[in-house]
Amino acid sequence: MEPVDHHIVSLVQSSDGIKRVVNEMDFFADDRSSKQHDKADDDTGLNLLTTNTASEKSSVAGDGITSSQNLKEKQRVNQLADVRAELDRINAENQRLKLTLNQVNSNYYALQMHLVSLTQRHRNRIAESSEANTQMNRPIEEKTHGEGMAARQFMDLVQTETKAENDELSESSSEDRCQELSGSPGNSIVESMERRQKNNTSRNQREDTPEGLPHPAGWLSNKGPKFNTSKDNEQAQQTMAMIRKARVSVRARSEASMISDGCQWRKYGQKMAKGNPCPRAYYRCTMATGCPVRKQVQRCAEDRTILVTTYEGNHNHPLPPAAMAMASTTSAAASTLLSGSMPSADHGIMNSNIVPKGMLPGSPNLITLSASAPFPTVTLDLTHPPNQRPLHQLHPLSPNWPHNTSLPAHLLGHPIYNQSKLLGTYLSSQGNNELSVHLSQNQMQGRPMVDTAATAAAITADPNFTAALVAAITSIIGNSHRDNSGNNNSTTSRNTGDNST
DNA sequence: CGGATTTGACCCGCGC
DNA sequence: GCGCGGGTCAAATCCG
Repeated sequence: MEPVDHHIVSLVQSSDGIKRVVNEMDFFADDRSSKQHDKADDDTGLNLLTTNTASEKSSVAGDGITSSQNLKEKQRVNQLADVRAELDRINAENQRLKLTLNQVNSNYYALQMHLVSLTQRHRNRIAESSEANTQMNRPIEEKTHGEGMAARQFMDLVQTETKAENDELSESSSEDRCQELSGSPGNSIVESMERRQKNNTSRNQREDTPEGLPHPAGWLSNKGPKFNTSKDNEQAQQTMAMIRKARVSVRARSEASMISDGCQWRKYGQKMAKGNPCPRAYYRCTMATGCPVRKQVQRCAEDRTILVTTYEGNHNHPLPPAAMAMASTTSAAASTLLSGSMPSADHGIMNSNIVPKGMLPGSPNLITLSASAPFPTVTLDLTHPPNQRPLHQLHPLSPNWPHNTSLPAHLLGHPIYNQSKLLGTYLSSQGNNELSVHLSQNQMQGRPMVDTAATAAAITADPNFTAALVAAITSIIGNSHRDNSGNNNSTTSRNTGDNST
């Protein structure tokens, strides 16, 4: 009954004088209006009644043009208030749905990454068992190639490590396993080796004593091949350095000084890098004491809106859900470089650019091979919106698609696993250390990247990403293998590395 | 006051 | 051997 009473009062007031009615209409003009707005919002019955009795008002209070106009304006204001209230409600609901969606996406991709990691480990185990058989027949020929032997040793180390973790029998890796299972899928190989390496090299490197040198043979003695010569040790040290230095670089557009990836970072340095007026910042993960993960953040010299974040190392602690997707993506890429992907001939030692930048038709920057990168690096470029990406030009069905028949169709359907395998294939065949792949980015078009974790996970699950990766890698393999005795085994990762000379 | 950031110094690898 | 550049350390400083 209160709305009705209020409405009657309003009518009486409207007939009393203009001023009173104007005050009621002036909802948003000043501070006073807010209270009245609240009153109108709180009392929705009033609005409904007002609307319903509009004709009544015009007939009952139709003793003047002014009051009639006032009533109409009041009616419009009420409707406006209704619309605004509805808009607010919808916006709030929209935000809530967005949050829910992000959360679901994050959880979904984290689970997907974990599944991919487990699948890859399963494959590694299978490959390792077959590798063990072939390895029995191989040592003599490998001794004829020093560099190849080092790479072979590296592969053996990786696989041995993988086996140890998979079998869950190694005492020394129990901690690694635990940590991996608790939060860092896909990291096991790099993580465990890196921590062992770090124990030997973190501070001793500066002391420059024989004891300070890493001792790969020491912890390898029980698992991997023996390093009997100083040359072997040196090669093993180089290999270990590469393991430690494997990197994943993410290029993303962001106005912020650092993209949010779910982890906590502490800045420990900043340097002016040559060739870039923007300083490079060095961060270290502080989510756990002793976490070896570091990252470098630097703006692109050509485009200051692009933020280049380079991750190095693997977390030794459980990750929050927000960080899981990003960490899984980057570590999957990093482990791709190292698990079954190391080239045998030059195993990452940079030589000439086999495939120069921009070699792919219609995709000038799809593939970047850098001879300057001192460490194995995978660069994920998240800066290209879908309408600018060269992806469609390399779609498997397009005329530019290289080696159509060499790639099974199912390879395009699996997001990470195949990316990893194909990356491994490519790197094995090329011996190049840096591969830059421009990814599709449906989700992030037209806005700065803030939630990189979710985005990275999303794009890696994007079939277009897979297609781009497959296209790029297959193209490279196809081009290089024309000069490489036609041994094009592009869908198997480890054997390709063995085949190179 | 404790943690984070800044910044100059130092170390190390690499090329000449 | 020397210089250069990248990476890291650690004291000083800032900030909540």
